[in-house]
Amino acid sequence: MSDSRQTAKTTSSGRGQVSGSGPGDNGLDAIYRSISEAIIEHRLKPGARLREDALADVFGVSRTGIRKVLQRLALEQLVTLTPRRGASVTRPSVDEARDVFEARLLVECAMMDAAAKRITEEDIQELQEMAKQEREALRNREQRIAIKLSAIFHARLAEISGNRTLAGFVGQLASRSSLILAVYGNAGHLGCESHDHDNLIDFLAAGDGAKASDFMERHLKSIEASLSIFEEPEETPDLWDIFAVDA
Amino acid sequence: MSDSRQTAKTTSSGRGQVSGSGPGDNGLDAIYRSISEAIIEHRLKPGARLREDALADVFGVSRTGIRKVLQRLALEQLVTLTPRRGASVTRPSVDEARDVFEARLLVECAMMDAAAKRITEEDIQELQEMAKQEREALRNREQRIAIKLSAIFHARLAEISGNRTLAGFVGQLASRSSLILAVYGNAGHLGCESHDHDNLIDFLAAGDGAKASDFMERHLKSIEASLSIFEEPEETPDLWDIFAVDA
DNA sequence: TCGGCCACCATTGTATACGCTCTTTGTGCA
DNA sequence: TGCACAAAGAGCGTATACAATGGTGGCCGA
Repeated sequence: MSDSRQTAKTTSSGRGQVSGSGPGDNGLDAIYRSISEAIIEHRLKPGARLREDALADVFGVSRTGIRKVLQRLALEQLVTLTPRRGASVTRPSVDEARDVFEARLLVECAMMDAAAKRITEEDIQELQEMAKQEREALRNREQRIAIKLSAIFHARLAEISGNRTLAGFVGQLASRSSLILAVYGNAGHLGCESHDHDNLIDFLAAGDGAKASDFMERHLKSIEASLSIFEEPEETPDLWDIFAVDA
Repeated sequence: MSDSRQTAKTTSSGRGQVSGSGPGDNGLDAIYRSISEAIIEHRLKPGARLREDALADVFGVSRTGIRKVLQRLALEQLVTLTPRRGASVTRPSVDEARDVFEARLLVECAMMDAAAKRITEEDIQELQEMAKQEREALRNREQRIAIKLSAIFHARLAEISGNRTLAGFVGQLASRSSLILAVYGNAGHLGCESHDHDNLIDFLAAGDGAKASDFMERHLKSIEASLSIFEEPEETPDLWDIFAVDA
């Protein structure tokens, strides 16, 4: 209605550009990454509603494409699709949070052995570069960037092990972990300590999968332990949130 | 496939074919399950093309709904969506097959411990009933049904462990395994031996997670070993299939 | 004043129409 | 006879239009 023309061509705010009629779902993929990144970086917080019209307007496409992206995000559990209510950023439940970290503990630790065997010099350098960026982001108080980089780091680590199926699964778990951090994390205490990732790289570079696995276990457990996972009263949650938020 | 055309569009604008007012994706979910089941049962074989128009006609909905279902199936790796070529049942690659079984080995074995602790009397009876049905299907030479039941069995087993995230993952892996069986399996040698599942239930009923895990490991490895995993020439597969088809 | 009811509106669900790309087939030339 | 190019056809990608449903706000009655 209000979209006179597709003004998303040269928007200054958004960086993911959709060049009008992109062949295939190329343009849609950019939108997907854009929204996904926004969720992982906590620019879109759990519970935030995602109206199709608004997104269509922002990205300069019709609702059809937005629906496609939203469904993909819903299948990855990043957004929740309520039948006649629309889409919103998923607010992970306590059980969900526990399940995700349990799954990460199981899968990521077990993958360290293969990763230690298959890791190459290039991989090591790439991971070190990522860890460095993450440290810098932390130093600059850019927690959003740091969280995103941490998720990418874990996903990349999983890729090195050589199993694409498991790597994709870990990637999803890492993304969901970011949501869990947004809900149950304490401000000022980020999930991953940057030194942890550096240590992890060292163990892998030394080819010691067992130590890497042990360290990964402690790493993930420390993240989970830093969370405040408890059921909130849920009676009048919105009111409490409203008065407690604004941080 | 022989009994196609069950309800061929009673009316062009008919709205009663999806059991009345299907709000949300209720009707779509039925379509999803229908196609998914057909793939898992090998009624739709790997490589089979899934034209949107045809499916829309068969299920009495428009292409919009079919596209939604197809995308979900694509994200679960059951169908492959080629940009301008449409959808087809995924033909798992050799690497994919190895990855899937490696993932199953890792996850399913590790879940046995929790399953042994949490399993209830009702679960045991349900699993036994499923194993029984599977045996009967095998006895009746209904391999399609047996394969489907086997996949459901493994997925149900994963659910018992209490981790929904992992259970969902195992469910996907089991479905993909059915595809792998269709491509690399030897005729006459089904994936899961029915007695294996019975033994598994016994171990779990006895609360012995370690033995169950060991047995699951052997079980999965024997399935994988029974496959003929090697690259096929892939020159003119369709023609060969057509002439090799029963009728 | 509070609770229930009704109407309007906002938003999603579904269908249809149109354009584009890829495939296939037929024909001409080397 | 084999290959290359072109035209026709089929099928998918996207946008738009219509319909249905749930929420919101106001109104009326107790």
